Amino acid sequence: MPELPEVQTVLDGVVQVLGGKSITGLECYYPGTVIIDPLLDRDPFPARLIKAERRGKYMILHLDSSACIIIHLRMTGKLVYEPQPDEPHKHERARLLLASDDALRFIDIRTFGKITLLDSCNLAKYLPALGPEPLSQDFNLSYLQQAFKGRKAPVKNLLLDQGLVAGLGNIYVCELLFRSKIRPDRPGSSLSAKELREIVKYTKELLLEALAVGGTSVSDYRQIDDKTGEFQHFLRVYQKRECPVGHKLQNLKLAGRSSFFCPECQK
DNA sequence: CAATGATCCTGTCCGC
DNA sequence: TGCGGACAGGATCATT
Repeated sequence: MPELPEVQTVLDGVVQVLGGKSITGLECYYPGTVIIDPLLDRDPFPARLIKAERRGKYMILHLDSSACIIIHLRMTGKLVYEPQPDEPHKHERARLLLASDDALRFIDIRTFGKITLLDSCNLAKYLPALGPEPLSQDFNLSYLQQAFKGRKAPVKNLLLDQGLVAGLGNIYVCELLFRSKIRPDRPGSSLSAKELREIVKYTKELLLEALAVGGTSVSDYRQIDDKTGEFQHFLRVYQKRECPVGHKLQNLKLAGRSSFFCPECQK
């Protein structure tokens, strides 16, 4: 599942592919995948990319026609660059047409992914309120103390809440809680300052390590050239049976997601 | 407001 | 071999 490191890796690939190249159109092959803001009253193509940014798991492409494209991969979305492709692939839900008949295919088995086309001035309408970026200075001890204050929900659920911190998903939350030695079902308000500091430290450490190897490929995630990331080889608890020391792992259902943890190492 | 649960969707895996 | 059911989960919406 694409989380912050995967989305950032894909976005870096998009910038490489689109660099200087004209975008000539956006085609949709599955109803609902492409959303066009009704307030966008003109054809924004052809256009060039002038800026690409990531907010949480959202990619935002700013075009020189003052329109922008928001892409969310959700569970199984992939962006794959293809020089001069012909027929849409079986699970290809949309396609960004490029100059020279090249394309970026949006392939998404489970169809949850979305591509939104809108005028830049309406961006706020399509981006939900997101918490701070976990790799920024704003994600720190005092922020977490304030954010977890009085919260009875499990720390796992809180870290998955994009309004609280933007970009974490199930895999990295499982992993960062293991590194922090904290059980996923601990109520948010029960964590000590020391434990919150560990969460801040290991969240950043984990994300930087995953970014350095192009993210984690557990199912459908691929980089823009369809290559896998490599961080799946460094996971310590997600979808594992034993922790690195050999303790048997437990799997709790929290926020509807499987939560792998080590009852020995995590307290 | 906080917390929880259902919903969307399809490929894969398991048991019978 | 094939079928039914469980499972995977990000974001959104509804309910308590």
